[in-house]
Amino acid sequence: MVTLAEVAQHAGVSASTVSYVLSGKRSISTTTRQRVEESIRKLGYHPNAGARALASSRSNIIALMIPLRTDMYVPVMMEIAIAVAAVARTHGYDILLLTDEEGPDAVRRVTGSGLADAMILMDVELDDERLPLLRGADQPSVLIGLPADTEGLTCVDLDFRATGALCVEHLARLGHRDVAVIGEAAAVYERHTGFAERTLDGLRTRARELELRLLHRPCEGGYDAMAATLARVFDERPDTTGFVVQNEAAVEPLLALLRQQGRAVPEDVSVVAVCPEQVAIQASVRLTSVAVPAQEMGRRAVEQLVAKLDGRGSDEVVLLAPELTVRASSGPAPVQP
Amino acid sequence: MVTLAEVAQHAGVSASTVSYVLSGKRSISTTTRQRVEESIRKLGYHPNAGARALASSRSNIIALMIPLRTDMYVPVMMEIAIAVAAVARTHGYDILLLTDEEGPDAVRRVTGSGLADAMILMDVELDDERLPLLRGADQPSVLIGLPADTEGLTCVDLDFRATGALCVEHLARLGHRDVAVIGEAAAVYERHTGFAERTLDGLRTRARELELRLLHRPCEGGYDAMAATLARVFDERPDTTGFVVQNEAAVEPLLALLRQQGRAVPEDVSVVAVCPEQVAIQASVRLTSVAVPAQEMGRRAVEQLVAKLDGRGSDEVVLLAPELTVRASSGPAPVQP
DNA sequence: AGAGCCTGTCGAAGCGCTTCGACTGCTCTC
DNA sequence: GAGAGCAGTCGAAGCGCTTCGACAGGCTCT
Repeated sequence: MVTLAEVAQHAGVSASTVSYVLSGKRSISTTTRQRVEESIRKLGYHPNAGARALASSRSNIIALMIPLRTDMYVPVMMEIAIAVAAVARTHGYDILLLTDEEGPDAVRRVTGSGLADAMILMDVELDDERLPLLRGADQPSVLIGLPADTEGLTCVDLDFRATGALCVEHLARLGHRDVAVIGEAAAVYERHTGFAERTLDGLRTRARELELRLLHRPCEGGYDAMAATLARVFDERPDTTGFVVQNEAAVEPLLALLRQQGRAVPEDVSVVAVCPEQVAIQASVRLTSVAVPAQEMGRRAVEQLVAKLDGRGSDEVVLLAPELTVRASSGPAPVQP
Repeated sequence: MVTLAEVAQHAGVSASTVSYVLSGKRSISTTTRQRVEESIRKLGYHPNAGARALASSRSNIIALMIPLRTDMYVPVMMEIAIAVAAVARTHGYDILLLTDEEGPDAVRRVTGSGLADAMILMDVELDDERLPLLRGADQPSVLIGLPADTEGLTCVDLDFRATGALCVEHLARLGHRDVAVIGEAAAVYERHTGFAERTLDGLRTRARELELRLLHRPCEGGYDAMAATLARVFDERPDTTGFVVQNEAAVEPLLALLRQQGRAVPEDVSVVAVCPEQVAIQASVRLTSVAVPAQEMGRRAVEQLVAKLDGRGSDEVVLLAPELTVRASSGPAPVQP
């Protein structure tokens, strides 16, 4: 291992000078800087992370806490995580991957040990038990997701309420009067994960305003569950012509079942999905959808955090505006007989 | 921040004693140990990670390098990553998440800076440019995936050659003579990602031995691509009754298209998939499949690495034996007219 | 022309921990 | 009953870096 001292000796300067070249915290003459940089390159010097962290009480690491559960909206999580890692690097930070297995203890451990300078939490529940710790911590943090009480917290999320409203508006404009919402699995609502409830709220509020009838059904993924759910929907509301789906695992089954039942999309029935772009595009019918902007969410989360670490920025809730892309799965409602 | 010294003072012992209580590297009397542990708890002490790393030249961090590309086999990657993180914690390690965006530089940076004690690399290509660095490094590493030359490396992977063979054997036993292989996107083969080629090799070798006709077609995911591929397959080999699919994004399109063409699964055509369990179970027909044991791979990778870090263990290639689960998508070949 | 100010550099003091050697009382052993 | 051996504890020396204060030399003022 090459050390600072060796670089200094090689360049004929003192250790502190090398340090200042590296950090830029004091002005250094061009000739000295070049000589030092040359030595660094020649010797293949990399500053020791531990020593740096100890001396500066900055680890340049951001902890990212992702849900252990691998059953749900996995691609979104993955996309966020990768975006976070990539963007963090451009700001000079590395990412420490934490699962929520340890629960709140992980927060204590990481803040307590100075392992990371800050945290990003994903999959935040409305009344998450980690929140009090974050509020009390001296380290900045950002949530991806929106808890019930955002006081003293910084959050980044898609505006799911607006997302719901947007879906309803689209279907209403096309003339649909009876709309069914195929939601996430019941477990997701029970955990009080904010996004599912907020979408529903947006859907309901706007439906009321536009005088649409709305029927909400949670749904596990897969064919069997979807078949059962669909049967109940048409049983209860035979005139349903519009669907809003917020459940990646239900999208394809829904399309297949509709087809199988002789209901053409979009001639007889319109489908609007809330899902990542890729799912919407790769489906058997190109789906009209509101995209979940995973990368954007990851990016914004990191940027908020870096701003805080730099002493800029403040607690703030960033809600990304949803965008609805019209594709092949939605069209004018059929004229009712 | 509470420090070791404060704990020592609170417990009425020297700092080194506290350190030894923590590390267990020297024997400590029960009464002293208890007093120290009590103080630690009361003060809420967490050892400073940086200081620890500096003094011991051990960070207790394992770097995990995952592919940036989010277009491919994402759930598998995610599952591995999460398993790695969880298992690493049980051994006292945290995970540093690296994307392959930095390429080989990331390896240099991490080894050079002592940020991590070891690395796990995913998505290894047959002739990966990071390999020479790993061979030369003084840090242990484990690959998930199998490069062409495994000399001096530790690798963990599913035995994809055996996987291919297993699929062919299953179809042969059922009496199928003409089998089509729907592979990953052409780009995957071009990158020379080992697993795709090895599966193909296993398929071909065993097919030759069992005198099956095999037709391999790479396929992008999605419906349009699958439709084109399928048309070409039946055009070229009208008697095809067996399919092996190694491409998550092609599974559902294939099933839908077969159905649409009036070919019943498994009565007319059998389908065997190589994919994660969940995909096989959630598909519109429950798929006979060889599971990609993502969690197991992650677990084994960490265990190999920890063994090396502890001075146990050696370079070794761990190939997990594939298991084929018969479900509803495969059955006896129809009698040829 | 001297006070006052930058600019560029250095030395030294830690940051909080691990670990080595040394020391103190013991208990064994022959 | 003297020597060996061991369990239990301590002090001090770093680990490699950042950062503070100091200072030399050159500049701009009045």
